[in-house]
Order: sequence, then C-alpha cells, then structure tokens
Amino acid sequence: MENYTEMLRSHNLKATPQRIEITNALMVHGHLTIEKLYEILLKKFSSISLATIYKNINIMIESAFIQEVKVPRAKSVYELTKEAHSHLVCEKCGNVEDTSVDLSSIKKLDLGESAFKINKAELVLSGICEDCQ
Amino acid sequence: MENYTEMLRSHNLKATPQRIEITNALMVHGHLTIEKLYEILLKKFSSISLATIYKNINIMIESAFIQEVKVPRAKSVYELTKEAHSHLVCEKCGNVEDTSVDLSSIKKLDLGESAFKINKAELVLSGICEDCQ
DNA sequence: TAATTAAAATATAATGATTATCATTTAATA
DNA sequence: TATTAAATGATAATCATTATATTTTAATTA
Repeated sequence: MENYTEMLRSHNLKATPQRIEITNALMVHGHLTIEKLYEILLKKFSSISLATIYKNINIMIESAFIQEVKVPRAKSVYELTKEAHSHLVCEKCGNVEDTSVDLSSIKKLDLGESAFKINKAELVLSGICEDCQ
Repeated sequence: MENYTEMLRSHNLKATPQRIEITNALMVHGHLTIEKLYEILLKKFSSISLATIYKNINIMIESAFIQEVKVPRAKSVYELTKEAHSHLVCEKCGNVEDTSVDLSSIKKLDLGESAFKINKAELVLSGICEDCQ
C-alpha cells in the first residue's frame, strides 16, 4: 500500500507532508527511535522542528496509527500499528524485528491463576540476531 | 530474609543505610518507580538527595541486585532480582504484580523460525486487576 | 579501638529529553 | 478561491537524569 494520505485520514489525521514522510519512514525501516526519525525527516524537510516529530508521534499514538515499543536497556522505538506480534531485539546491534509468536496460549494459561483480566500481552525477546552471530 | 547487609555485600555493594532502605522498600512494595522510592526514603532520610536514588538504582542494576521493568504507557518500575517471571500491569490503578508464566515454551517455539538466538524473554500482560474490576 | 581510604552521600549545576507557547503557514472544506 | 481549524517551526519552559565537587562514612587495617 502506497496511499499514506488515505491511511492517515482514516485515522482522523490530517495528511501533512511531514506525517506522510513519517509513515513512509516507518514503512521502510519498520522500527525507529525519535532521534533516528528526526534524522531521516531532516533530509526531506531541512527546517523540520523536533517538536513536530514529538507532536506527531504523540497524536499518531493516540489515534492508534502507530505504537511505541519499550525496549529493555535501550530507547523506545515506534512502528506502524499492525496485527498482534512480538519483538526480537538484538543485544549487539540494537536492531528490532517483528516475530509472530502465538500469545493466546499464554493468555489462557494465566487466566486460571488469578482474577486479573488480561487485555494485552507484550513480549520482547532479547538475544543475538543472525547478522551479529 | 531480613539480612539486607549481607544481601548487598554479596553483590559487592557497600551496605549503606540508604541502600538497605531501598532494599527494604522494594522487599515490602515489590515494584516502585524512582519518584515513589524517593518519596519513601525521604521519610527515613529527610535530607536524602534524588541523585543518591539514581546512582544507587544504576549501580544496583549493574550488579544485578535489582532490575528495571519497562511498563507500556507508564513509567518504569524497579524490583529486586529474583527467578524469571512475568508481569501483570493494571491499566486502571497502575499496580504491577508478578506472575509465573512459563516462557520456555515460547523460546522453543520461536527458535525454529529464524536464526535469532534468544537469551531473554520479557513478557508484560496488561489488563484490569482484581481490585479494579 | 582509632586511623586510613576508597566509595558514597549530599547539594547543586549541567545536560538531555519532552512539552508548552505563539506566530505563521497550510490542509481540508465550503 | 476564501475560510478556518489544525499543523508547523522556532524557541522557551519543564521534567528527568547525570556530572561535579565537597563532605561524610563503611570497610579495612594497624
């Protein structure tokens, strides 16, 4: 899908060139930190403000267009919202990639133990990626 | 176990009153944010510096005495290091509790898919706790 | 038990990250 | 094309964390 304008509008977000470029950067790179995103957007918009990045990240999270991934022992990265999945984080190069792990079994497993009502499960697997081995 | 002095020393940490109190606070409360920890220690040490909290948290993490838990959509909490476990986070009251979920099955499940070598699995389950339901 | 010393505590300054403010510009709509 | 609410950019303000320098202290040893 290339139509970022419609993607943004369907989440009630104005399709500004800056937002389209954020969307594109996340589509291309998968997972990006704030500073990396800023760096990438500076190439297209030489006078973009860091505040614009922060404000857009926040409003895009609110509208569920993107999501924050809290990475152990590292800065958070952001990704486009997609179907439920988990993350692999390389302890050496810091790269983050998606992985499809079935968490439904965990949800069931745990429900028996307590009265806690689980809505969401977030799993981060740390280790060494293929390239770094 | 009540002997916090020996616990600290076994991790090559000087047993200062401030560190003993941090240990005690974590033992009593389980999971605490930086600011909550500061608040608690102020009651015992009216002139404790926030820098002391930060420095101790960092050195205690380095020596594996405690661990940081990154909580989705909230501030990190810290806990004493114990056997591997997962966390339940209440979306309403913010309380964090431990839960024993077997992650070994996940590790195996995933290993088949890619050449990524998993060292650690961190799972956070979000939902509504018993009290908040 | 007192003396020694490296490390820790405190106070505070400095840095880094994020948010707020405001004037200007622009996307969406009529 | 004109209108307007929202977004952008520049920058100040705030909040979180770390660094620095001085004083104090836990651990060790004479």
